[in-house]
Amino acid sequence: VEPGSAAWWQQRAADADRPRRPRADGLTLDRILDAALELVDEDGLDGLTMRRLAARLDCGHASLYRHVAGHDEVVVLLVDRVLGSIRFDGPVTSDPRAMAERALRSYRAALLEHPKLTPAFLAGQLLGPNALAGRESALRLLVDAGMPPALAVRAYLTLTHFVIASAAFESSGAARTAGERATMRRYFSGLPAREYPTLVGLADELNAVDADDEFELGLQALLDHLEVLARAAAPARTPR
Amino acid sequence: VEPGSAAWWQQRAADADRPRRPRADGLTLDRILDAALELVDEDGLDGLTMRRLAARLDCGHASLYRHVAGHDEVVVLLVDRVLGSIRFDGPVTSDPRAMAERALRSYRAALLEHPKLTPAFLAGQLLGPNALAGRESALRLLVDAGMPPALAVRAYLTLTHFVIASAAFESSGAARTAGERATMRRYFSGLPAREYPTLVGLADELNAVDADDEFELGLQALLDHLEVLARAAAPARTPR
DNA sequence: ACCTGAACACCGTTCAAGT
DNA sequence: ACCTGAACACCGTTCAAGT
Repeated sequence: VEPGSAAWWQQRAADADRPRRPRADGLTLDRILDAALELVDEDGLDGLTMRRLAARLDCGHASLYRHVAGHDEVVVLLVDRVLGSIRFDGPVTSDPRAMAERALRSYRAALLEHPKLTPAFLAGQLLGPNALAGRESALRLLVDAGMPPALAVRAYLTLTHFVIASAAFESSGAARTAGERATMRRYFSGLPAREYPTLVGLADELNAVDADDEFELGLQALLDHLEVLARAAAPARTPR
Repeated sequence: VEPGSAAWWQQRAADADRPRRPRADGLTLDRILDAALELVDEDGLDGLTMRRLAARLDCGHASLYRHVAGHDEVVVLLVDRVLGSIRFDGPVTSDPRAMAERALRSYRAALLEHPKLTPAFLAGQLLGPNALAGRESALRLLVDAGMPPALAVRAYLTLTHFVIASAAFESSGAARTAGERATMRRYFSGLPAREYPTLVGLADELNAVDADDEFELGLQALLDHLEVLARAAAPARTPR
């Protein structure tokens, strides 16, 4: 069974019900994941290695397999751990759009705290307990706001996919430092002008895009569109 | 220099101007990339290995390094090769939105022809010759349609990022076969109903979403929003 | 001058040998 | 019963030895 798949999570939940064997050493799944997240933050997903992880925890690398099935499982668990770190700030309001915006920005902030982990959010469906808790409350919000179930599901998936993708592009592609931006500008303005007249002319604009701006543009576009669809689906809704 | 970076492509373009040394063996960069793409299509990006690639080409794996700097370079070149395979179908019209839709659907189709390569499109900026050619013509289309340069750049990036992300989610996450969908439905409807009442209730809807539907929803949302922004930026535009 | 086998420094995972 | 060192089967990359 593939780590992260529905069948895998199901089996894992069943195993959790069985009594845990005590561990003699100080090694814990929590400690392993802490160290793994540090490793990813510092050196990226490629830097997350069972052997380097063991070195950081001062144990033989084979010992990790007592607590974890393998490398892929560590990544899957890291993803759900970060999903569990999402903290919704601000008060509960009766405006569903404002609450959705806040929730999605919290989601985005949690992802950007561990930028090098973002590719892992795209590798498979998110089916861990924290992912499910988020799905549950988000869908509840949308359904309670009067959205037909099918549209609520489409809205949830579209919006969360957008948040993840936006963070992934931002953290793995964007030129962030001033030096990187200067290199990029030089690259575009140095292209053969006969072949790429537009790119040469737009060299400045091509490096002036702000990731937050792009996120907000897409977010508002999707929310506007979904609101229109929601109104069309449930036109006769009286305000309370 | 990191393969795929601006500096790397720049240096590569300079090297191409220098006279090429003849190769005694039948090995070509083209043949290498053909085999590499086959390998990715069959076994995914993890299956693309310098050693397996060499085996497929009947040569020692060290010989590949005569034609290619390393593994990462192969992936970068594959991405630009797929970008070069985009074929725009249909006639040239004077309706910029219709042309944009056609171009973006062609982009999507090209990506979905090699679904297992899609994660590589998110790993860095796309700066190869075919990527630049697409950027050039897309930005030309938008600017010619009357978009202010800064907005044209934002529109281009937002739309292409959306196409890539959508394909990445579709090819690496979605349950595509009937069996997979059935497993997912069982997973959601089998969850503890006290904890996840909404997910259990929506188990059917959660597995009824179609990837093409989700793509069209997002595409129309973004195009609508960008059209509004474009009209606001250039209100006094007379039809010819 | 060109090509590449052998070597080096890694990696994930397993399992028999240790405690 | 639990833990883990050693072993196995890989991997990317380099370079000296071959032609």
